[in-house]
Amino acid sequence: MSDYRALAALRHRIRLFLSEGDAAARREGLEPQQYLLLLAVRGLPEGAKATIQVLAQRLMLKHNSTVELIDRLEMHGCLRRSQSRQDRRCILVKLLPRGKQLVERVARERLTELRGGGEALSDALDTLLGRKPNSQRIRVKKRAQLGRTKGRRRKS
Amino acid sequence: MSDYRALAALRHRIRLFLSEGDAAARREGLEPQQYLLLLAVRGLPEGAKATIQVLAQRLMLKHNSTVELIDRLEMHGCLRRSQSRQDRRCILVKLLPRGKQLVERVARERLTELRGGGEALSDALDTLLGRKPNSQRIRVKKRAQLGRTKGRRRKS
DNA sequence: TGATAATATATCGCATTACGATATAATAAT
DNA sequence: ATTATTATATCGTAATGCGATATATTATCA
Repeated sequence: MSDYRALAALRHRIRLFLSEGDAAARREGLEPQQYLLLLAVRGLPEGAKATIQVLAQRLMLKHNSTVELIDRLEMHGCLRRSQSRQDRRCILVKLLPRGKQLVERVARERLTELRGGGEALSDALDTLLGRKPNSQRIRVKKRAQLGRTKGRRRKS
Repeated sequence: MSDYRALAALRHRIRLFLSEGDAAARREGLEPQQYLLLLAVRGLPEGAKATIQVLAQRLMLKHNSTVELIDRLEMHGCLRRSQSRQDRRCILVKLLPRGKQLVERVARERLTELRGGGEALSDALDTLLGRKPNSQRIRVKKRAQLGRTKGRRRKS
């Protein structure tokens, strides 16, 4: 089958996955990118400082785009800037209660949705990469159907 | 570990993956979204008509955003509109040589890059989903963990 | 030390992107 | 024929993202 078709299908999956996240953010009144920036702050790796340039790198943005994103979030009362004392060039971004609440609300919503879209996306990727056509949840080969060792498909 | 951190790490991977694609498109003189629309046309599923609304659905966009995207691509000589004869409401989008060449060039570039970023992304997804951390292929054992979904980075 | 380079953030202008609201034309349904 | 639905288009507005440029702070080195 056409590589173009496979690439297009993968992009479709990715968009599907991302637009679910966008929708979740908007439902809580956050613009998609603003949610991502808040999430980047909230979920920063252990020990990392939330400077603008660290955030720019996490979001794969130019620093000035990040500055502007933070401008908007600050205006909306989601976070505040403060100057680092170790290096007075650096700005440290800190979530305000409002921002923290919003990002946590969206993230929680997102985590529950994740299973369906995430699995489909991962499979699409693996297919395109020529890995296991469907990276099965477990290696089933042997004792295939013994109850459900791990079949958590859906909560309900 | 914090779910927020895992979600943020996944987003970082996705952005990394996507921004490689954006960069490839720009290298050929295409805006990222314009590349995606061309790709959607080029890689449409068998038998599907390239109408605006089909494309909107593939790109997960509102129809009017798609109209505008196509406006720009038409201005740049990448494609042309034509009216369907079966249903004169529908617009059929057709790639012009220029558009076809551009999308194929980017896609080709992209396919070769895909392996590294794609695998890391797929693994990050699987990790977050609690699937196999690394969906093993034929040979297992080797690298148990190849995405550094955690672990230290950056020198502060 | 002073001059220069590198780093971190900010600002400006501009194009792209995306949306909601609304309009128009063609087809479908009643 | 009237009405509803579908497919595009247009308008106004906001968010996003970039390059170019500016400024302040820290680092380097001559």
